[in-house]
Amino acid sequence: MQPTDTASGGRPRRSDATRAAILEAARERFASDGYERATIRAIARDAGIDPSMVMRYYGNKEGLFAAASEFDLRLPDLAAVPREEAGAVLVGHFLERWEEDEALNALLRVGVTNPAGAERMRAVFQEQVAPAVAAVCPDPERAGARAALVVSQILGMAVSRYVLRFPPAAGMPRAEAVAWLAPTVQRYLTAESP
Amino acid sequence: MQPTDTASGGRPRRSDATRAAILEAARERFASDGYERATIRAIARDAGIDPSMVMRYYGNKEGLFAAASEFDLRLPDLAAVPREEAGAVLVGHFLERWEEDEALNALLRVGVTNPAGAERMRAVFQEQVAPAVAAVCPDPERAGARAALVVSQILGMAVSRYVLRFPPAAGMPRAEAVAWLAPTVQRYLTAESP
DNA sequence: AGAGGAGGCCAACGGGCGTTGGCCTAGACT
DNA sequence: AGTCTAGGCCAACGCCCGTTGGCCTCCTCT
Repeated sequence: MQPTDTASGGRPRRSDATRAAILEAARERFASDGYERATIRAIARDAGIDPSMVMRYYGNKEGLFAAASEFDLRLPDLAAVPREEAGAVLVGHFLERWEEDEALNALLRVGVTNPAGAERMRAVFQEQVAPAVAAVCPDPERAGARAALVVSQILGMAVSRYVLRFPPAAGMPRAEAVAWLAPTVQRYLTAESP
Repeated sequence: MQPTDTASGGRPRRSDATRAAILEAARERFASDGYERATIRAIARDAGIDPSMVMRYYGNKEGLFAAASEFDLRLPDLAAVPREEAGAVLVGHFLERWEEDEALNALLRVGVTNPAGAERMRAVFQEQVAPAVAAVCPDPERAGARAALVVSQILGMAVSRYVLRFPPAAGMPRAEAVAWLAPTVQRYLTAESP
């Protein structure tokens, strides 16, 4: 039996470079093409290896996607920043993260088309975003709704800017986007009522 | 040569019912599956006809999508409503529209995955949303940016609610969503600066 | 009543896909 | 130095896709 999991603790394998190359190529393809059009054959070609290697290391296409879309938003601890800056910090962090990590775009593209992708996005929302938001919102029982509102604004900007590329959104300097979105997110985080 | 265009002025053809059935099935499939996974074979099966009929009437898959995603947002004339209610009216209209017309979901799903879909969304943005926004915004030269901001919030809520189905967003009563989003959109429409 | 064309189905093609299994090779361990 | 196994490639299978061309049938117009 071949070990296929991602070496937690084991000593380095000779194939680690190949595994990494596959993962990198997969992230790029999933990000730019979405799940269905990103073919294993193309990913293997990008990584310079045979398609069957992908199967050997990641089982099947779904397993490859699961591995490629595993990532950490690295959300800041909002309780540690001045309360009135939480919105700006959060928006700035998200946009920066989106521009540096194409896995985010991959997840977004796949989440919209593929049930498994959507499920993973829901998991990220629940495990990473909701807790981060709960740390600053005044009413814990409404933290979920607040997190959803925050995500709706940030996700919408990401879609407009990085996926659909509406000219005014894609061309807007990041600082300007942050300046417009920050008060919105701030309100969703902390306002007593709409 | 067969006429394939959509009967502008010509008298009704015997095949109009079939054409309509194809279009309806296509909208449903594109909306729920996205471009790649919505197969012509499945659409034809839904419509109760042979796949080759789809080709005859719409040329190819891309032509079918173009026909299926042709639609009108029917945006209200924002100049006709009290200035301070423009945000609420716009948000309410969009969410209502989204729930009644699956073509919107189809366009969104396809736009995220498929270049042609993205191009069509940009066209809808430019031809329908931007002018509607320009009617109320104070500075015509920044109307494009304002429209992009408005769309980012509305699109984000649509994605969260109808596509990814984040529980707090999907379960939120429409009135509550409108109440939270309206001030945001109002600000994007009319505020002098962030 | 006859002709012609529109509406429809069937069968097939070529291609790309995910996936499998067998075989070779070279590095690591004893 | 010899063995063994992990790493890699090649070829193929079966499936489903978009698309095509031929053929039949029934409505409609003269």
